[in-house]
Amino acid sequence: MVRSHASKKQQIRDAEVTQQQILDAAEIEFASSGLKGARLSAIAERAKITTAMIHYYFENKEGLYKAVLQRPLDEVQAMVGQLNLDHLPPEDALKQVIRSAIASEAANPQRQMLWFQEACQNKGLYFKQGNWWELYEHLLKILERGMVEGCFRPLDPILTLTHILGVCIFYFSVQENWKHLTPEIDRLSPEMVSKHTEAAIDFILAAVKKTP
Amino acid sequence: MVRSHASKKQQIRDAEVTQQQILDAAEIEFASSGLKGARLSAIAERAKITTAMIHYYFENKEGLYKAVLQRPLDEVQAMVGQLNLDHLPPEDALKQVIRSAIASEAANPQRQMLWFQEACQNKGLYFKQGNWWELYEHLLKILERGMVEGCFRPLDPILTLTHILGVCIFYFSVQENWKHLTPEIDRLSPEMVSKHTEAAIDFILAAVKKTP
DNA sequence: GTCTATAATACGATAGAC
DNA sequence: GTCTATCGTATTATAGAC
Repeated sequence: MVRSHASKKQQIRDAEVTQQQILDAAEIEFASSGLKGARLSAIAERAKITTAMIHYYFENKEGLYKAVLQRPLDEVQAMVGQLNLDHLPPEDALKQVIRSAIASEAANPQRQMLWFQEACQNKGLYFKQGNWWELYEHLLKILERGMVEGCFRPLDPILTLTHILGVCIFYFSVQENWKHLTPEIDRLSPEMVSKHTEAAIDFILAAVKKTP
Repeated sequence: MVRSHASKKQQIRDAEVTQQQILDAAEIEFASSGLKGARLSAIAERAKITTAMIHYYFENKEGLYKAVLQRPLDEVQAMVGQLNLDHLPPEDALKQVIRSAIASEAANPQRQMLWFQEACQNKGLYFKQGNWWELYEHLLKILERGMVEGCFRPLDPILTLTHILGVCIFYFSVQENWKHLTPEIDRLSPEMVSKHTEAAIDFILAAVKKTP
């Protein structure tokens, strides 16, 4: 990673660093405004470069958008791979999924907005192109395994997976609106996220566990 | 409601009808694209009027946006008022809330997107101005009453309300993305919505009911 | 690899005829 | 009450200097 000396006016030249700065800034802008609403000028300003650099690295707005969507998918897949969910009892695997999902949302609250924007504005066109199927199947299998082994009660796996992720993620979706209902609660503070995590585990496990 | 005769070129003149057409079209456009991403030209085209009419009735883009956000709030409040939730046992009241929330989302799938856009793009600025507190309190009271009466187990009411609505609504939020994972499932079809409703009631009640 | 300057278009908003 | 025509600015994208 070689970088030339900085001139008086120009930034330090480092293609990789510049690209990351652009991607970071773009993720925030696309998450809040979506593909149509995003402004390249806003991204450039945040990344401390010019709009010309965006076109140099990513050709155009849409190219940048696609690149932004790719990163979260890669990271989620890497994380799930490390969890070794298949070697845990279904109940423990489910708890891990809940913890990871919430921790991931808390660490990057803008990412779920990114996917919602992709859903609303773009009808999931680029979501479709990412390889989410593998992850989706992986999570379904935990539920199915739990039902077979008898620790979970009989449930529709697809609906139940939706409901479980709803419990974990909806909390973050509504935070920007609901914070005005209860200004004294900071839903993104570590304490509140921790309470949400424990309450979510409690709620979901009670919902799916077979009662003796 | 008087309407003059239609000229060759112009629309039938009826202020109320025109305003509703604009509001309907704007709701769809703002839901999918948010305040920044929405295009007045797209709204005008869908409403079959010109952008000049939008300015005539709503002054500017922001005025139209505020008017669009007001309508769902009014409707939700009217619906909840009719349910008479306070006179039902907590468990039945909760079931009614679940049914109504899901039915309402299913009837207007774009409305939750509207609030989501308000959250991410506008940081809930106009959400704040609507009177949502009353509804929020109303729902919290159902949970608190259920705990006092002993049919629900001890829970954090605020978190639990978030989790409950997450189960109901997340289903619709992800539909535009997840439909690409399971193209054979139409999540907005009456059959699937009905399955979702029953599964959600089952899931939530199991999560909150006190086990004897 | 980064910038400045600028072209080309898109968009919100207004004026004025009907 | 509705439209057409148009103004001013914002925005994407490109050309070319360094």
